[in-house]
Amino acid sequence: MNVFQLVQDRFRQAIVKIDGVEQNAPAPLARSSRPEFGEYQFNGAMALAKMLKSNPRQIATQIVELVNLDDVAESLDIAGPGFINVKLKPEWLSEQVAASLTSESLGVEKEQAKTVVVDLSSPNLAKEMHVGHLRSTIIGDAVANVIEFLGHKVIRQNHMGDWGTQFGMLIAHLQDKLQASEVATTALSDLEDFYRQAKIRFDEEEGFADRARQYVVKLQGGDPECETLWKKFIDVSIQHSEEVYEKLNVNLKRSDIMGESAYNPMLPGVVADLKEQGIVVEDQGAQVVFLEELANKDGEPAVYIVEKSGGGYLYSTTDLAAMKYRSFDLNADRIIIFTDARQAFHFKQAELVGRKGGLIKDETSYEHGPFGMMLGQDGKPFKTRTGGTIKLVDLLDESVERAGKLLAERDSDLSAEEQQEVARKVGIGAIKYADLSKNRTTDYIFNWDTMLSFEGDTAPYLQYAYTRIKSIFRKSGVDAESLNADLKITEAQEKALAVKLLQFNEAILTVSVNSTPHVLCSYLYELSSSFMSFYEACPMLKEGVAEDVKLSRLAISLLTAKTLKKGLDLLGIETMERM
RNA sequence: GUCCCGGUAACUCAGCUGGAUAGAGUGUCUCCCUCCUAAGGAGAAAGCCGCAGGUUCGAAUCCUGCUCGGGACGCCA
Repeated sequence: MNVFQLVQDRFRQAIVKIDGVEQNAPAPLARSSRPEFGEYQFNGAMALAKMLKSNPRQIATQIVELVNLDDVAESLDIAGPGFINVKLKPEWLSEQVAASLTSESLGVEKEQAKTVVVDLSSPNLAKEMHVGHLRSTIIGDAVANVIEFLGHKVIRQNHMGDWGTQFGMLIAHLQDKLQASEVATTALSDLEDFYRQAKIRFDEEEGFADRARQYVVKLQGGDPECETLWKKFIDVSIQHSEEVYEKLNVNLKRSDIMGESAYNPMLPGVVADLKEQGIVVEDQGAQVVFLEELANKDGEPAVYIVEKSGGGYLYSTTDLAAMKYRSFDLNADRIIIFTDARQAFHFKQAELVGRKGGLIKDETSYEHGPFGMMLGQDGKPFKTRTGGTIKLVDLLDESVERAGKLLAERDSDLSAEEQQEVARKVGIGAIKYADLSKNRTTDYIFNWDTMLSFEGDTAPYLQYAYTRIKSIFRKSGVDAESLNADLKITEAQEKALAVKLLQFNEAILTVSVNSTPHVLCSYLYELSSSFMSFYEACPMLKEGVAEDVKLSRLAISLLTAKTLKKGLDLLGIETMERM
């Protein structure tokens, strides 16, 4: 049930009945800022009054008379300059909560299915995944999950960096290692180290650089030996990534990989195509597109290079090929690409070129979901003490270890194995939540203490809120599966919780439309605090609580637990029964 | 130089298409353990929303200028 939409639709139907109001007049509805203003407020009376040259409060009165919310609202009050405050009916809320409880999707309405391509993670296979890949991976995963949950067909595309000149030196180095009878997996057990070694040889060893460059050419020419080496290399590197995905609890499979190399065969065609259309021209030996749309004040257009003067292709060419493949071959209605904010200009250009050159269908939307950097406590890019990049695996392992220590400080009746499992879920969840709960577009400051805290807006708090409800059920002896209660909402906190529960749909929708998981995070946090307040005010298992009241409240608690679990699940954060 | 993103409480951050007294969390202070695991709850103090103009019934939100920080801007991705 999308309450917001329902109420808005009712208001929309009402205002068009007023003389002089157009069919598509805006119907500005908002969630109320304060409880005394009800749950929703309609703010359209002021604008309409102005348009109709009338008195806002008079228009508001007219709207209240016209709007049909009898089944949903218990009162509609006009306040201030002409706000219409909507107070929802407890009986109606009860019905909706009950319906959500029996609904597979917890009351979230499916949308008309579209095909959505989500480009996420996309690590460079020459090196190991580092903290810079965290955001693309988990934000992309969360958004993909949410869109999928709404009933769309999501195609994940892991645009891995498996191509480029650096692979020349890497496979040359690998060849020597293998000849020294090393096995690929051991030689490549530490990719960072391997890369460093290869780079040193490239810079210092006589003849190695030439050999590396030769290998690049051979590789591009399809030389079988080089290709075998290259495949070996990326295979091991992909395995590294898969370990990270596994640890991260991210839904990415081998079949989601569509690396840069996969687009190689399409690149000449893309350029030739654009050239034929006269979009691409030669300039300083390179094949470029001039974009007048992005010209500066002196009229100098922006330049987008699709082929180097030497004749090689670039990431810009690959991105165009990917765009075409996704729009035409994968039939995407929507393409969302999660990369860091520095590439915003590049994708803006890419879209312009693609649209001009017909590399994307008009009806396919092309969205770049930029995100900021992870910063250290000092506000500078997050690095090791010595200034090196932090491996993602190390970061995750450290988090689990820290979580384990914090958990060990508390009393627990869990076994050692269970505790370890909890530590894993808490540690990983904390890192993910700390990231996902922040606005995607800005940089954020990484802090172990605040993200692993069991207090405040953190994953551990949400996970704990979930286990609390599970614990209540264990204590109650009521079986959640067979719970069939008559819902009755009486207390203010009960009503607030019910409303919050029904707003799950709104939160999910916002995440889907704007690709902003933090909206779901704050929703879940608000839901948890709503539940805590409800729990304080509305006893269930206390002596003297009537059976029907107890069951009704347990039912609301059950939906809370289910919603929390589902929400966290969509964010890629695991829950547990006890902690 | 041009363009993009940001500047909100001591700290970390929300604030959706302009709406009522700008909200959370942390930290500080006060109170509450005979329903779950106090890993909790209730409350208080805390803000020239970077600055200055403008638009209007109404601006943190829109427009302009400035300022500070980050980033991008032809053969890296």
